[in-house]
Amino acid sequence: MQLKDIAKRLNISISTVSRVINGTGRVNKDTRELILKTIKEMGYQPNEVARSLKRKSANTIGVIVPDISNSFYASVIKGVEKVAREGEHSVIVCNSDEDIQKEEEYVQLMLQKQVAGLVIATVGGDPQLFEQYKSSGIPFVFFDNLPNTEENFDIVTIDNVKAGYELAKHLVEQGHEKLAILTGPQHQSSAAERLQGFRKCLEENGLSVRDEWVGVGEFRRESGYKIMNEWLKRDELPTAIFAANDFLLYGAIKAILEKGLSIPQDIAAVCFDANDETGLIRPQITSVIQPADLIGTIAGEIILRKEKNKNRPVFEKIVLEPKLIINESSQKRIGG
Amino acid sequence: MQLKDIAKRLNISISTVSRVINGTGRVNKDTRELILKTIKEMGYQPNEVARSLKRKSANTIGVIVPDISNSFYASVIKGVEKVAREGEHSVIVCNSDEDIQKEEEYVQLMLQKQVAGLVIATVGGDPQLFEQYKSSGIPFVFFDNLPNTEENFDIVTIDNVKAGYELAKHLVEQGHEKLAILTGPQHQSSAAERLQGFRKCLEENGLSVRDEWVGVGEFRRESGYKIMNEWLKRDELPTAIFAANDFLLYGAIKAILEKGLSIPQDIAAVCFDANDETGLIRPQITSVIQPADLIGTIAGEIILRKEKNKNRPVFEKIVLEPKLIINESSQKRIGG
DNA sequence: TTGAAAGCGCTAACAG
DNA sequence: CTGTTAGCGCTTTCAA
Repeated sequence: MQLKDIAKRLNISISTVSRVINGTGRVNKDTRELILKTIKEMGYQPNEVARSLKRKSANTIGVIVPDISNSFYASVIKGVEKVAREGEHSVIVCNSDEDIQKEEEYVQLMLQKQVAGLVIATVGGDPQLFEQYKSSGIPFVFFDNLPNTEENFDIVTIDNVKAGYELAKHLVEQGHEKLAILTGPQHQSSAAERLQGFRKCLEENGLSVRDEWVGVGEFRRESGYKIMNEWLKRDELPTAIFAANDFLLYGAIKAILEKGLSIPQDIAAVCFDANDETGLIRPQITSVIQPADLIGTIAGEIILRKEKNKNRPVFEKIVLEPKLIINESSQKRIGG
Repeated sequence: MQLKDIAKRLNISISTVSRVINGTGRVNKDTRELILKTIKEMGYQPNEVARSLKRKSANTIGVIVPDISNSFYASVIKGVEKVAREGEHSVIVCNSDEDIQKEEEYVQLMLQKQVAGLVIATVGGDPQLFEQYKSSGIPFVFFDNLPNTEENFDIVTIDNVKAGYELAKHLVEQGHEKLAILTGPQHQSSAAERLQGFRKCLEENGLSVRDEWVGVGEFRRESGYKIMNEWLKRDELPTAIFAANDFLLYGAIKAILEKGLSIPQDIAAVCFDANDETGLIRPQITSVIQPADLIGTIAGEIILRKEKNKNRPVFEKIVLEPKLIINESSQKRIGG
């Protein structure tokens, strides 16, 4: 079923049919209606691939995230999808699985598919990578992890240093002096900046950041579990832990509970992104919550806008305010 | 950057270049290497849209789920993506948001985009809808909810009646006689069949299914919360509740806890799909766990296979075994 | 207001 | 082994 068929049926040219479908140019009112009717009757659906080829854009927004199972990323995707839908675009989603190799491949794939733009939480750190992304000529909007490069890109993020600072400050205010941190790969800005905020806070409060309590792993449960277990083997334990994302903390908590210790009585805990969709996570986690849906929405909007404006070389860095949700996992210890 | 450019640079025809890129036909070894080298140098990327137009397929698998935030669906998507990647396909993901209207729109969109096939957890119930899907001519693989139609489709599912039966049986074996059920829209097969299994079990065990304890809502937390609150207002309470999915149960548990009751001491609880990614959900839920990743994998494979075999009219109904995970939420009451 | 025709970037006969 | 050519289904000049 294509233009040709309905044109033939009506004994008119395909360009006229095309015109009424696209609402471009003037078409006689009667023929327009006849065409519309026939289209409906025959159930014609335009071939988007052909359109895209002609248009040189696939009306599609690409999204690449490290882990679609993480509800933070799922919410971002939903946000992108919402604006995409409104703008008559669709969304291709890819999971990089925290693997820079896969990320690169998927970026290539998306480019080949002529996406209008890419929303990406990169896991890469090599500036060359971003130059390559840049040279593609289509808009890349970064969130979560920012590109390590001098090139200009659009960015939608929170202030991770500040948020890390605030989160650590909360622990300090609860009277904690022995703090440990679990964070992710240091070439990922979110991991590095959250650590930086943590450091800054401790230093300003006359506390020392103890190297043996700076645990650098991956943003996964297994990683948090492993690092925490190392710490638990030692004589001296921190009184509070700070995790750069939820999965790291969940792993750490597992280790803590297995050891027979409890939260927050023995060890208090806070983290980023612990957005409890179930409402049943115990202990309830004190956490910095990013406005995930909004991040996706804004990122999507930037891409649609740039597409309309022929990719004008204007770059925005949008900094959103996260929320600090205080919960039982960091409650002050009664007594000492 | 296109075929033309590299052909021009080398003073050869574009078809030769095309041949080496696709590895089709015989090409002189030296020219092949020269071409490969030049492609790399110039950083040529084939235009997938043009290829797709020619090929009449976009090498893409479409996936439509009701809610990408639900970890069950997220895992299915991951499964599809894995096989898609291996088969050099990509995945377009859409959220129907449990809205049949959106689902239809997205199906149309996917068809227009010439996807190779569609993996879908439909939320629709009208047979006409499925005839329409059928007439598209591309393979639809259903999971989770099955199409309400006589038409043949590929299906990857668990036996929901049986699983519902087993889950209810577990409660009965724990000594429960006053059972309530929370389920989803009855035009969705998963909701209806799980209820059916529940009924069958109670009847076989000489227990009555009390209409006032059959709560039909949507597969959302709010729905479970609302229905449970109604029940909690009455004098007589069930001693156990059975929910057709995790979100329904999470909502119900919220209501129960707010009322000052506890699980499983006052009310035991079981459900489908409570796959705890965090490991911190309390109480830990007794649940039927579907092999989500495998569902996605198999569904993706079916589509790739059909694409290869020119959509041979062979339809498979694949029934997978779920796991019943027994946890504290359904523990036997000590005493009475 | 309409139609003819060029062309989007690529693949695949077909001919040489 | 290589080049020419005809489309894939659509949009969009340009003429009529």
